[in-house]
Amino acid sequence: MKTKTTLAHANRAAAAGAARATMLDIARHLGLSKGTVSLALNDAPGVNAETRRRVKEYAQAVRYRPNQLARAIHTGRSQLVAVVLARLTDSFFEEIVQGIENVASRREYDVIVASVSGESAQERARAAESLVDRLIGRQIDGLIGSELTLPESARALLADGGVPTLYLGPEPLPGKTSVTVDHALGGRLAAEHLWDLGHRHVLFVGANERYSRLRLAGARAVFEERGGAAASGVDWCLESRTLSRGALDVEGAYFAVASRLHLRPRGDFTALFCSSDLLAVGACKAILDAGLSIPGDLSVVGYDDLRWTRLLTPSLTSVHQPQVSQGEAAMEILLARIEGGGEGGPSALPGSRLLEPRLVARDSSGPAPPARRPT
Amino acid sequence: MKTKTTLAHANRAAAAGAARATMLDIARHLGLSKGTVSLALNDAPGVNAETRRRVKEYAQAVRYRPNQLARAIHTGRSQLVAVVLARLTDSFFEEIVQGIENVASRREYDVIVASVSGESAQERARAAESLVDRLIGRQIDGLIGSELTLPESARALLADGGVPTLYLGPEPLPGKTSVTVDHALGGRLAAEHLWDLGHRHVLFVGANERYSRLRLAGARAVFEERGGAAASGVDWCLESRTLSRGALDVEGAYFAVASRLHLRPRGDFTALFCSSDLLAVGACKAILDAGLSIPGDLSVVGYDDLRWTRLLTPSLTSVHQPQVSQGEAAMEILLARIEGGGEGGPSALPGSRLLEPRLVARDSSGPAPPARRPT
DNA sequence: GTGACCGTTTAAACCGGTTTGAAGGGGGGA
DNA sequence: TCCCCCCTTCAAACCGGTTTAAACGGTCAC
Repeated sequence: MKTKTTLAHANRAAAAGAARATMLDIARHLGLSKGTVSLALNDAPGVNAETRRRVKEYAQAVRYRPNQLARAIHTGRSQLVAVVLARLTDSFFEEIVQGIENVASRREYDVIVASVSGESAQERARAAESLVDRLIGRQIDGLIGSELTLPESARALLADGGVPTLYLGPEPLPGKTSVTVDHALGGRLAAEHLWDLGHRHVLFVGANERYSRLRLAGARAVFEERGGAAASGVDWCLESRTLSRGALDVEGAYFAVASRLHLRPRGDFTALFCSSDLLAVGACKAILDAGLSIPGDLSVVGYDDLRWTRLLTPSLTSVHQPQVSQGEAAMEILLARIEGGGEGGPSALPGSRLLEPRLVARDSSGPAPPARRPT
Repeated sequence: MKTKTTLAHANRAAAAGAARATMLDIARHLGLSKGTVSLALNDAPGVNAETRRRVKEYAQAVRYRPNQLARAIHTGRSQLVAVVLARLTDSFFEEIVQGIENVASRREYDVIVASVSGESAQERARAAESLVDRLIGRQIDGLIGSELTLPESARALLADGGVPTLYLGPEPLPGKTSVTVDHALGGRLAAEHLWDLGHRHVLFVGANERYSRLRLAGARAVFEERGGAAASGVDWCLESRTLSRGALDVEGAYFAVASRLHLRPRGDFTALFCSSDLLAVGACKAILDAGLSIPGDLSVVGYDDLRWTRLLTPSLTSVHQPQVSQGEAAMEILLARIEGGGEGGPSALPGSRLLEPRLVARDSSGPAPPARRPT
């Protein structure tokens, strides 16, 4: 223990050539007191202009940098926020992080990223708890997390640790400030696009989870409004058990759609609305392998608008989620909560934001083929 | 100023229900001194077992969490490392970060991510400097950055700040510990793969920058070794001015390859080796648009093996870079440097690591077509 | 009975800042 | 000349930990 820290000190000093200058060093060199130096450097009133100049000049000369840790311990604010997600490599989480970082750096905050992994749910829960413990110990000023990643226990820790927290999830949480993408609207946009192209029967490809249910509901609503109560033209296709996570989505969709295409009669849908671009990729492969053409025989609309799906052949029509904006909005709200009082109760809290997705039409969707007899 | 911090304190206290318990609180409640509590909680010797038990029990009861800031200010170690990259959303940087995070969390370190952006190089340099200043002020224990992102000025700041730093770049830095992927080997692997398929003339698609030059050199070496000095079968195609960054890579490659294909005679290459998957995507589009088939007429090999390129049609043969491993290795080395003495000079430093890429053969590469006359 | 020694606990210094109440010095007004 | 006030600076307390020298109470040996 003792030797360890001693060594560490020695290392740093050795590496730096000399120990980093502190306020006391400056004060001694100029024949001032620590307090005066602090006042001078922080542009606090009540310091002689000439003194201030000398202090700043010397500070500059010795490359003085205030120790944020020491400052933070006093003010109680670390200017650190944490972002906790399931896996960092989840395609669009990186964009959210980028958005958060954009805003944070502008305001001189730094961003800690952490992920929670583990085989079982229980394992992940314990990992999340110990992570949150560590972050609270670091005195983070706030946290942005995905609703699904942080189990109830970890959220409780955050709450009683008094850490302002913002959760990203499928839907706004009642009574809490949140930043959400309007997934029902996303479903509507996809459905309207397909309806306008003449499609009257659409196969929905998605797992039975919250995001997909919202998108499906939005799509169904459009068809009901326009087609009357008679025919709701959107079918449910995949069940959650069919799908697992990540790259497997592609395979899950492939097999689900392939088997559906081989049904006789296969149904009269002329388009597919997939709840993610990965699912759409699998679906497209299945369609092409079945000897059908896109969008000649079947149109496909994806969801997420991942950066690379425009590069597929055919390029994928998709519902774009403004992920960078989501990150930026989340950080802005979090900062408002951290800095902006808020002691006046919920009324003082900044409003939630519901972001609008938009449809990006590309080559995978086209006019519905002329009516054909079910095969 | 005054009212601000006062408010902040009030907020936090209000949000938390009560202020967070400190060592002093525990000490007072148990009729002990602060020092004893510290000793007890840290399992330091010289504390009565019963006392220790009582302290720990009460600490548990009030959810005591040591303030890492206060601890760090004394030990001089923050258990924080920073990762500084150009843009977070750069496809494989996320994997590097994931690797870093994997190792860090295991060792109870946290990771700050930051990016440097700006229009002009000068702007980016200033951004990088102020970022590094802030990070040094935070007493980060180490930093991992990309060579290209941090300008010389920022690196100098880090060096004289005594922050152990590891740079990721195209080649090992002489005299410094580094973690690098062997890009020349990557080029070799691609070239060997194509050679073995019967290709004798390959068009290299890449900008004139360090990574590409290494890959090209590796590829050329293979053809020279196998074909003799007579014919070096790898052509250089794109100049750096042709290409800009990011998604534009795709277009740049598209136009460069398209114009090359329209040349008469167009040359007798039967395969393309692209210095990135994005370039490969553009190249493929150009080839298909020219009415040629892949790999029937031309084979294409990419580089990076981005997660989604296997989903393209045809799925892309590519050189895989072990990015997660690179991140893990970088963090391990950095930790060794931070914790493991090292005062004994360079001999004590952990060794550099050169990671091996591997070729992933997919559908975009196939046997060379029978010899044809130049058109 | 006294001194040495042990295990345990305390008080205080320290880390590097911020903040504040008080003190010192100079100038102006009465 | 004296007093008051303002401007400037200082010394000290504080934040929440770690670390150490010293104190304390008790046991044991001589």
